[in-house]
Amino acid sequence: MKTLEQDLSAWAKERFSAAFPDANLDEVPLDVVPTAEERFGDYQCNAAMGLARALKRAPRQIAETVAATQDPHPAIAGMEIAGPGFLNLTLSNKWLAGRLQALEEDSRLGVPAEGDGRTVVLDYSGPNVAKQMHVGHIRSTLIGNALDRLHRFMGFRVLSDNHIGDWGTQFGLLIQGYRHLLDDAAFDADPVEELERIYVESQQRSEQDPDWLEQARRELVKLQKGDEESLRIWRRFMEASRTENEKIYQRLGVSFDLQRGESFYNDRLPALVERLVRQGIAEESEGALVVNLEEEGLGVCIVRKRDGGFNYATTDLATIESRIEEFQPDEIVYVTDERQQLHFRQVFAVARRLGIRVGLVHIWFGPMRSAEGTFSTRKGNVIKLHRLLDEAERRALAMVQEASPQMPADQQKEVARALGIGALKYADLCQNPQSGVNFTWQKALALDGNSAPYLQYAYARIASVQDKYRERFPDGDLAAHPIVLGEPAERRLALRLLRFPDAVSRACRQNKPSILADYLFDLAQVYSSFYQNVPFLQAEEGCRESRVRICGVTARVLRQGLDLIGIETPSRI
RNA sequence: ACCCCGGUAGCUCAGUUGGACAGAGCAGCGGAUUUCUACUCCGCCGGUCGCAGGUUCGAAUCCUGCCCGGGGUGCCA
Repeated sequence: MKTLEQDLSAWAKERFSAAFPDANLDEVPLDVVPTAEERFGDYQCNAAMGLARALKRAPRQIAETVAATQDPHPAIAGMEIAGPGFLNLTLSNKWLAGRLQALEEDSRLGVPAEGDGRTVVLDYSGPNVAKQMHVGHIRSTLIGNALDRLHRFMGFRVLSDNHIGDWGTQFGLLIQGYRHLLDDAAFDADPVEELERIYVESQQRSEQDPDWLEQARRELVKLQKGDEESLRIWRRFMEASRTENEKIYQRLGVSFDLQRGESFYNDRLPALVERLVRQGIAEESEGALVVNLEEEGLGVCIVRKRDGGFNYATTDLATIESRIEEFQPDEIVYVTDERQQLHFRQVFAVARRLGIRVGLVHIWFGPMRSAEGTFSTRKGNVIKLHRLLDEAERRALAMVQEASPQMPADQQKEVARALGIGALKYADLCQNPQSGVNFTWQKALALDGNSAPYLQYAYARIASVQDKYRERFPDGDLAAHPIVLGEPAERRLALRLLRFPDAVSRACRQNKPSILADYLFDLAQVYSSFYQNVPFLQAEEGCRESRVRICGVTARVLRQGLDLIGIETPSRI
């Protein structure tokens, strides 16, 4: 099923081609888009202005040629040329109502399955072992998970992979610290908290005490050589972290198909580097093995360090190869912060030289900052993720208790969980991923205005309307009455609902959950206005059923849309 | 020094890839409820789109230069 924009755009393109058969129209955008303002109609096509030069004709004249067409699209009730050559389209109420009913009948709410079974590996979240998840991890996790949900819904075969940082130089310091600084009781009580403490202390000590540093190096070498005792300790770290992270993921409603750490690819590294050398891709420089990417303006990419160790570029290349062998993806998508842009550009460039043809995409997002600047463990201003979630739920609970004092306590808690976590997620996802986030508690946990609870509230009101309808009109038969669009607010709402497929499709194509969030907020606003100003349960039979049906479609769109960005919709608030 | 982002209302941000007089939320001010959940709705106030040029029918959007902020730039990830 085509989206409404696609449908109208295809029509426009066909009309322009028919009117100007000799012109090359491939270069010019002929899209039909929603109008900037209601008074210009419902949809508009701006192609005439763009074509004026190529066709050497006045834009208004070009627009007229199309407007005068004898076979208008069945949706179009009126066409008008405005300004320099805008072609403004007004759609027929009857057609809109029919289309809305088609959306209502469709389990996918009109969203095309553009993924068409293609496979995408989605790499996101990726916390480090032995460190607690903090605000710095939230963006990759939330944006990644939203893209995960969007792609699945769009018909892609998605393999989400949590590429955990479970290998690297920090383990020397950690094991050294574990052997000498561990407080057993503290470790039993909260293993990751204790590991984090050990790590910080061990690192501080290594900066002042060369012997300590040297011992840590030896611990790292032992681990890398596969020493059983070292591996045993390492596995304890892994398990503790995994248990701790799992709690967070569960609270966030995030799950992965795979959770493979960097260590999973260790065995592949020597052979990969050997191949890079043999194929003349990598060369020796200052004792290390590097791939020179100066030509592409990407500097050099180190694939083996002077000490013989491998680094993350190597691991990422091996990971790509492994994923290709196992899953034959069409695309591999990484969701990380902006600081890794150069890294991924280098890795992708080296992959190309290795003959890897799979689509490689780095979706990066801006940094999370606090009022004092960046969050960092050194400054001691990091906000632990579990604390952030607790706080979100706590604030939401206060709100629910005030608004619904009659609600049973356990339900209040459950609703508060959905609202609090939803608010937190939405605060992040409603923003363009690429802009940075200045973290404030107030913004992260906002419960009014452009926030998840506003959308959830709109949903809950509809659920209530539907209950009341069944209660008051037990014999009412919604299907027996067609959707009719009369009131302006009603028509406006219908137009918004019909944009849902375009919003989902665009959000997925552009890897921007914010596009969908933005759409949903707009929809909720239009609905709230409708709700406030148009009576429905008090309306006459027929009109009443039509409006309750429109409410029903709105509820489904809100629910589906919010689900696609990982936000729950309780039916009572 | 070079590279990548960003700079839009008092604050936080959109702006469908070049379209109509620049849009939301919050904050501020003023209204609306014997009614389907007021966590709502309606209205008002508020902008030299960092600055200066350029491209064209048309620029917040593209190009050049400059200013400010963030990030990155060979052995951390």
